[in-house]
Amino acid sequence: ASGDKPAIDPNNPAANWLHARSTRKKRCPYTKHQTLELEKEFLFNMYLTRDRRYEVARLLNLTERQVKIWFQNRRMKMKKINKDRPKDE
Amino acid sequence: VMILRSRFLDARRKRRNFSKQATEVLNEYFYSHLSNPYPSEEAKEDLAKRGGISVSQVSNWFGNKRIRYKKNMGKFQEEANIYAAKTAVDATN
DNA sequence: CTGCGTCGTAAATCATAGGA
DNA sequence: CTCCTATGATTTACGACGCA
Repeated sequence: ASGDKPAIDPNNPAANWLHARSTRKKRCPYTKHQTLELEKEFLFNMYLTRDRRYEVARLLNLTERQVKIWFQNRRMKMKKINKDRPKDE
Repeated sequence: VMILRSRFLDARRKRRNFSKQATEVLNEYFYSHLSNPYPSEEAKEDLAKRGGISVSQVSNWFGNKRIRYKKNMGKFQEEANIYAAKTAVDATN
């Protein structure tokens, strides 16, 4: 019975862990200028309209997808900060 | 004010290494769940409490541990054996 | 079905702690 | 003190899933 379990390879327990697909774009740190402008835009509004996303992407030489994801990550960062430091001020 | 705040947040990078107790608790979980080292939110809260650190720190630790272990399993072999022996003893008791 | 939202994560990188 | 590596935290980029 029970040949149903995956039978973890003891030499490679990490084989079944989550892993990024090989097609994923390598992380590319943004320049200070890009980050500063993105932060300014975030200060203006935490959610992008389609037009603003296009504008920001064009000005910073990023793709609209990168800008969209940057805002998603930035919102998660803000949430984390508020969670770790509920009372600040 | 915003500048002061951002400087304060950057200060989070002036961290302390975790206590022996915290490291012990985290490694115990990691090596006893090697086939799936992804603690649930509840498990993270328990580990955080027992290690005297935050849930975010537990998440950071597992993220770093999984990648670094996978990247160089040989380097962690000795550590793995130590904790495997520990949990074996615990199971006996 | 599209498309953007959150959540949890991989992987790379940053910045400092700590030891030889 | 000066390297150098270990370690905790942060930054990009997605996959999975939710909602309208």
